[in-house]
Amino acid sequence: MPEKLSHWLMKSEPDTFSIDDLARRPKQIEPWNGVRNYQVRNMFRDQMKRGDLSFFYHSSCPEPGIYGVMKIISNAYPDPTQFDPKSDYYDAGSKQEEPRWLLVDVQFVQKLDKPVLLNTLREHEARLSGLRILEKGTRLSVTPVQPAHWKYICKLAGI
DNA sequence: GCCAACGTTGGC
DNA sequence: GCCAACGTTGGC
Repeated sequence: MPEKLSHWLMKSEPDTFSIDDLARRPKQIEPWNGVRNYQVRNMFRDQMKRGDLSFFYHSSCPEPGIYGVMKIISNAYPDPTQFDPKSDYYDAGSKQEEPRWLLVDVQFVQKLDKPVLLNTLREHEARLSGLRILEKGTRLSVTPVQPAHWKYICKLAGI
């Protein structure tokens, strides 16, 4: 029996990496590197699986919100940037034999014709109660999305 | 193991 | 640029 898919929301600052950047990548694939948070690392490791779907959320920008959909196309594996002294994400404390940080590969699925902005999500709080992004102080760059919330947001997005 | 100080995130 | 909220660090 096929394992059930999970749904996610992954944030990125569009100045750093946007949904359009993902769409322009070769094969529209990108390693989601640079995550340096243990909770997210554990979600990558324990919960996220190849085949899962994720919203692409733009944060720290004039109109924060969901701008697209992508697919998780790998299970978690060590993030090579942690071993690269030239990388912003270099972690001198991480050992090759015992990598501290993981990543997954993602692939572009679609860009939304009209983004579902954070404002809009808030307007639908009643139907989206429990959505992590709406909870005060949630700074995790990756959060799970319940199937019912996923469906509802897709409806808001017109997909 | 506690907790103060510091750094980061991210909306506004 | 402000600042609330949270995570991490490090002295004890």
